[in-house]
Amino acid sequence: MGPMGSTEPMDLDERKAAILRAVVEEYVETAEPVGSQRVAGSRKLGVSSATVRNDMTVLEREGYITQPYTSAGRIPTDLGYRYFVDHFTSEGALRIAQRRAVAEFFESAHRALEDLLHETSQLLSRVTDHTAMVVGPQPEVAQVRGVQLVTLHPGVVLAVAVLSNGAVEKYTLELPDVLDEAQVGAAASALEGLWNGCAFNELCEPPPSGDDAIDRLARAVRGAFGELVAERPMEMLYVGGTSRIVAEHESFATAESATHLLELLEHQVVVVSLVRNLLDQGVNVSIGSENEIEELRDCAIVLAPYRVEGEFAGTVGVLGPTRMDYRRTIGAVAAVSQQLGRLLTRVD
Amino acid sequence: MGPMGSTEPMDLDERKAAILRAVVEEYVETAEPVGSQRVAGSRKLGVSSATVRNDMTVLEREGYITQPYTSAGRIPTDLGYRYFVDHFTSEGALRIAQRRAVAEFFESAHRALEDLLHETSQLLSRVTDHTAMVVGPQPEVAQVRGVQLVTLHPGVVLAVAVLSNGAVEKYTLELPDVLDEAQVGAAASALEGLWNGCAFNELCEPPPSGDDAIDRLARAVRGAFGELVAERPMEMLYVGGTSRIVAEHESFATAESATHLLELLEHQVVVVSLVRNLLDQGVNVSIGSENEIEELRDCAIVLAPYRVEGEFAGTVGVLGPTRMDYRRTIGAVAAVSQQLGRLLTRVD
DNA sequence: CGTTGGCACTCGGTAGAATCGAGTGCTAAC
DNA sequence: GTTAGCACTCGATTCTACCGAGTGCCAACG
Repeated sequence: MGPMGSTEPMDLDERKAAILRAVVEEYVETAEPVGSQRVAGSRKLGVSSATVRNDMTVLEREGYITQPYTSAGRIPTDLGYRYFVDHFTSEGALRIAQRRAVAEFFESAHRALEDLLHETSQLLSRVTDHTAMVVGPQPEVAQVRGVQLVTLHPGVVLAVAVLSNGAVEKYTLELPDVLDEAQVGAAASALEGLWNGCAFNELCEPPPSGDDAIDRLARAVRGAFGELVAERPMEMLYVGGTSRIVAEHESFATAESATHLLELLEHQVVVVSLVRNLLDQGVNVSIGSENEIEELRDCAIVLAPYRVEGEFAGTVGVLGPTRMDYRRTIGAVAAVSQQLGRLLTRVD
Repeated sequence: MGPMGSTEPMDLDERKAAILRAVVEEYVETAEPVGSQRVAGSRKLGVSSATVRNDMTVLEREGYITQPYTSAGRIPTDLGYRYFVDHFTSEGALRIAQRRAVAEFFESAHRALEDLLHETSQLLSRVTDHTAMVVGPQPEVAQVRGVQLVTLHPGVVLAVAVLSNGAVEKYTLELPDVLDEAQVGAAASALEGLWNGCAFNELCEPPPSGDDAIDRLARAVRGAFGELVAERPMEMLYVGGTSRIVAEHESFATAESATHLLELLEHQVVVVSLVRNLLDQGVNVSIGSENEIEELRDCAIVLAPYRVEGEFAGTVGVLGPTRMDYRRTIGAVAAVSQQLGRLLTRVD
């Protein structure tokens, strides 16, 4: 019915862009459909509300904004948010208080990697007022730096592998044989010698040593570590500020959608692969229907990878309603990812 | 106005008890205030609704039930739930499907302790339809069974302690000195010899060895482990099924209360000490206003400790609305705690 | 031709009135 | 002590009227 398609990346003239920007910013702030008067009035574009109305009809026809019902104000569509993100968020804005919170956190941060990432997710959540996600470095790339076997009880041995990235993998083994300290120690040093420097996900088969019990133990250890790699191939995910999801529930359709989101976040595997997919496509912000997952239809995801020693290591990100302050969020995510990378490069 | 107080543990006559029971069970099922007709009708106590009404007035005066507004049906008070729990839940009821789910889970369960506890919380949440909590064994009681030091980079050493309960503690140290492998190894075996068998929370000071760098390292390791104990004195908490909280939100007053609950659950320390306090007082079920924490005013907590080798080890529990099926929940929590203890006794 | 003021129209949101019905308390009869 | 009958209460639901922000359209203007 209208003129031709609305999917090409048509550039808006300056005034329409300004109007779209005003609609987005106003709607993000007030959560109410914004009308032509408010745009014309409180913004410094010197035109009347009638003119704004005319442009708005065009913007609506192009798919950037929509009305929740006939003759109400306009709210941005996902496409509208997309335009906003692509054109008006180049310089990340971050309030001083928040910038300081981030700086302070990384000043004093210190601890085991897991704790650090966990607390980083809480920080990011606090700073953005949204749910935050932190994906840790993938454990597979790490190399073995130490192997230790400890007899917990007779017939029960704990196998521990220390990795080059500071992670520790462990597995409790139940053995058919009861080994003495010397045998366990022999197995441990054999394995350590064999695997030191190897990638944890590609441990080679231990050669026969002559002692059957030791060999069984060694093979059991390799099997256990292999199982760990197989069962937990994914990077660790840390989620902070889940309570924000229900606090933002006003922005979502129903209370059910909040439930579904929480459920989604409990499935680490899904989230991690989602994040990875997005990032692989070079996407940093994914808005509403751009997400393939049904539950995320009203959500936006903002991601930023962090680098350790120049290498891609992991991702920090935020999950919130499409109606979010993108500038602030993008700024915060960028700042945290950068600082986290810096800290890990220093310590790691 | 009425007769004397209602706080003494007055026992109800048989019919009143049956009526109270009916009110609780009906209300838990339908979420609607239950009237005298429904109680008289669908239950097998052969009396008319008028008689039920009379007894209900007494039950209300005694504080077991209340009406949300004048001349509506009755709903249980916290005291009413308490009576129900104390008198009608002796034999834990658990549906076959759920009993089987628990059995299956513990049949095939196997993995690192952390993963096991985490998945146990998810299992318990699935089985009960409520949010589940699992408190792990407290790490302090564990003894050191192995110490390892690994040089990750020059000047950066990872200290690892393997404990008798299968836990592994680690800390990344940045050192002023750059030590070679021999020195690090010497320090490690010195510490291992010194600390083997000691409680992790009471590591003694390493004696001087003659090599200043090694001594600095040893002292740094002790400091780091001490810091770990100090900063993470609590047992680990695993929470599963947080999404249930908002799904149950209908049972709670406002959406805000759900937010507050989620926030509460993010503070491990608070939850762990709450659980510990309750259990110290021998409480297994805490209902509504019995909880001291404001956010839990509409919640009930069902707990069961689990034992490893006969010793108290940790706790599993459930957090849900006061309006929950206590029999089913108590049964499930009991079953899971028992099985978990059994599994850990076997493996650990 | 783009811009503007004017104007009839739309439609969600709110307030008030009417109605419904489950459930109660009370009383009198059994 | 139990029960049937009855007047009454009060949340929930429905309906109506009304308000007002906001639109689309048109005619006038520079």
